[in-house]
Amino acid sequence: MAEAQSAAKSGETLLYLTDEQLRQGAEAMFFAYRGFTADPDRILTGLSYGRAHHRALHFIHGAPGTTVNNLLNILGVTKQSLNRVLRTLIEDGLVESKVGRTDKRERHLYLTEAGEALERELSDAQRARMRAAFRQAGPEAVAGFRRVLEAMMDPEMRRQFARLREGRG
Amino acid sequence: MAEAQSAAKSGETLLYLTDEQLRQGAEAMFFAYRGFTADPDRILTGLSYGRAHHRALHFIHGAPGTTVNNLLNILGVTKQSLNRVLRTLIEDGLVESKVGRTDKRERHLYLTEAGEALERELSDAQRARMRAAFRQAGPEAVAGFRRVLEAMMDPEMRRQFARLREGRG
DNA sequence: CTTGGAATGTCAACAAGGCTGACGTAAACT
DNA sequence: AGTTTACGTCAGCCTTGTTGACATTCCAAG
Repeated sequence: MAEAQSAAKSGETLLYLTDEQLRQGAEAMFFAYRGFTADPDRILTGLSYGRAHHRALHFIHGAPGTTVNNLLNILGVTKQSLNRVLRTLIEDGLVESKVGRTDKRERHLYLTEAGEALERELSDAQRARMRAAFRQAGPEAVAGFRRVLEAMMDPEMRRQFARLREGRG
Repeated sequence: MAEAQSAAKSGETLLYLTDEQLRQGAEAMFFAYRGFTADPDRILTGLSYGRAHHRALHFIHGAPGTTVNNLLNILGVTKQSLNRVLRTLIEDGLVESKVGRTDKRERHLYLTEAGEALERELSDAQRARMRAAFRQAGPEAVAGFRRVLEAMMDPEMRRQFARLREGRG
């Protein structure tokens, strides 16, 4: 049985993908994701924070003034789940929540100085590893990496991703 | 603007990586991993199983007869955590645990017929998405994807990964 | 041969962080 | 005025990670 073949974009790009190749891809994804989160996780343990806090800080940093609802869509969790995390961050003075001017139902979220500091610490740790990996693999590999990751997202998430990318140039 | 330039593999590999590029890489990783696990997760909800069960089934399938300790090293969790998952799988007749012949302390793990069936179902779902992503991105992108992921792993995990790959050809 | 430690695996209890459901409040919309 | 939207919160559940205590088995030193 011819398992996987396609003519891709141009011409006859036949692409045979064995189950074994796909298994290896899946395992690579698993191990790499562990590495990807390992450094910030290490920093967070002992601060009574977890990966969920990192994610919130990351996306608030990237889109200051975003609303709770917006963050919910990006993170793909329930508001109860997000709220627990957000509450502790606000209590600890890392995140500020401002009532919306035009729509007073909305809360706009911003990082405080302390929040920015922690976000930077976490992201720096994560970026150091990514930078090393990108350098080691080379620019063409990085382009391929990005292409595959985008193709692997849910379409909805791909739109979110594109929107975030545009929003920051 | 030439953001990332290099002389590729040989020679002067100059590679400028802005923080913004690295942020995008991190976000791509986050969204893609969600997509990567979405399909098997959907199957598992309602079966009182979770992602941890999938991982156990996956690696037992790939290395039949492996010991609990071995699995521990691959999965990177505590033995207590793994044991809970393993116990339910054994109770439900998906995994068989045989006392070691030479060393009776060890338990060798095998998938039963039912275990193989569920593993196949989960992996098929995951592979379908990966296959689509790989096809869409093209073979060169896939090669780059693999290179970056390997570079992103902890060295210890990279060794594990290589060992698994060899073990299956 | 015995004994003490190391290795392997099991049981119990707890915490983080997902989830659903229900409810309340304030603001906006129609 | 009534409905919908955005947000917060309480209560309770599940999965899956953690540490601590314990049983069994093996092995090596005395």
